[in-house]
Amino acid sequence: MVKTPLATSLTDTRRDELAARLKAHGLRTTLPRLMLADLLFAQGNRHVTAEKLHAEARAAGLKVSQATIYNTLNQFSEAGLLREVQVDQARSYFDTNLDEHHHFYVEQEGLLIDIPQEAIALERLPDSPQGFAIAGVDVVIRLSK
Amino acid sequence: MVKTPLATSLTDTRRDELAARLKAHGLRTTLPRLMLADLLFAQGNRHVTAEKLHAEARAAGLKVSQATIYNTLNQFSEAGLLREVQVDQARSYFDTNLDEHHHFYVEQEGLLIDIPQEAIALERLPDSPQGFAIAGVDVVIRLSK
DNA sequence: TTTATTTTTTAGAATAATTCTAAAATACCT
DNA sequence: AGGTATTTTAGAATTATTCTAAAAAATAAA
Repeated sequence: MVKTPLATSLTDTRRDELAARLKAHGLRTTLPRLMLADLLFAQGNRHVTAEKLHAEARAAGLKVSQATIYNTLNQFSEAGLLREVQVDQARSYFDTNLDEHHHFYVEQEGLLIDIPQEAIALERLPDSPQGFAIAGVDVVIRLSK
Repeated sequence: MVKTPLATSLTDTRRDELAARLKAHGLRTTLPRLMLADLLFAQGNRHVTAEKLHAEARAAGLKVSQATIYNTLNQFSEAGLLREVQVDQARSYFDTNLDEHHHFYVEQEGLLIDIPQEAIALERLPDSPQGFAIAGVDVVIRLSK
């Protein structure tokens, strides 16, 4: 009987690349992480919810549990491979674009679109309250039809 | 036996003011709505979560159910008496400040602070994608200690 | 005013996203 | 290969919020 591991859908170089990337961020190489990393990072910058990633994984033939999807998204975020975007209090979005940038958000469609940092000129910011430092500046431009 | 309705804690003028405000926004005058409106609008601009408002209401002696807190916050928002602010995907915040403005947010403390619109110079905005109109521009400056 | 009609409020169940638990599987180190 | 630490998993638990359908209150009609 021939063993056909799922990871076969990744070329050796691709697998090595991703494994190195995981290792560089302090994460062990596991099959679920490799496959999810491939889904997340293969297609340029993207935005996913846990639900969407889970559906993609299953569609790709990876039998991964919901808990693993959440664990992985959170670990990748903590490790700096992903960034969580706060645009909707009902759903978490994860962004593969790690550059400082902003977003268009179409609530009705759950659609997020990157805006490069330099496309918005934030000429003047207010002073932070005493004792606090700026951790980030997020601009969300909400769109409707 | 003397009847001591809770609404007694509101002066007649105050009650009339709030009732007029509710009516002007198409909302019936009910005791829960009057009392919650008083809590929300008595103290200048503020930011509340459902949980915080519920605690305040109970502390003020108003026995109001959780469902009514949620109903009221949502109705007030739809009616344009409140505005929902999206800073945390785990919790909904409601803002009594209806002017266009921005926010500081201290995640660790669940603290929201208004930034007047003119304190941030948004000199240049990107074009919206074809077929979409800008519904709002929200700037959130995330703070940490 | 009484009565009828509509809207609100309520307690508790239902829902939905996410996290937790503890056991089985896997990865890594020697 | 063998032993230990980390991951994955199914399913239960948690949390914020919404729903349900019945009782209460508000307005309208008589």
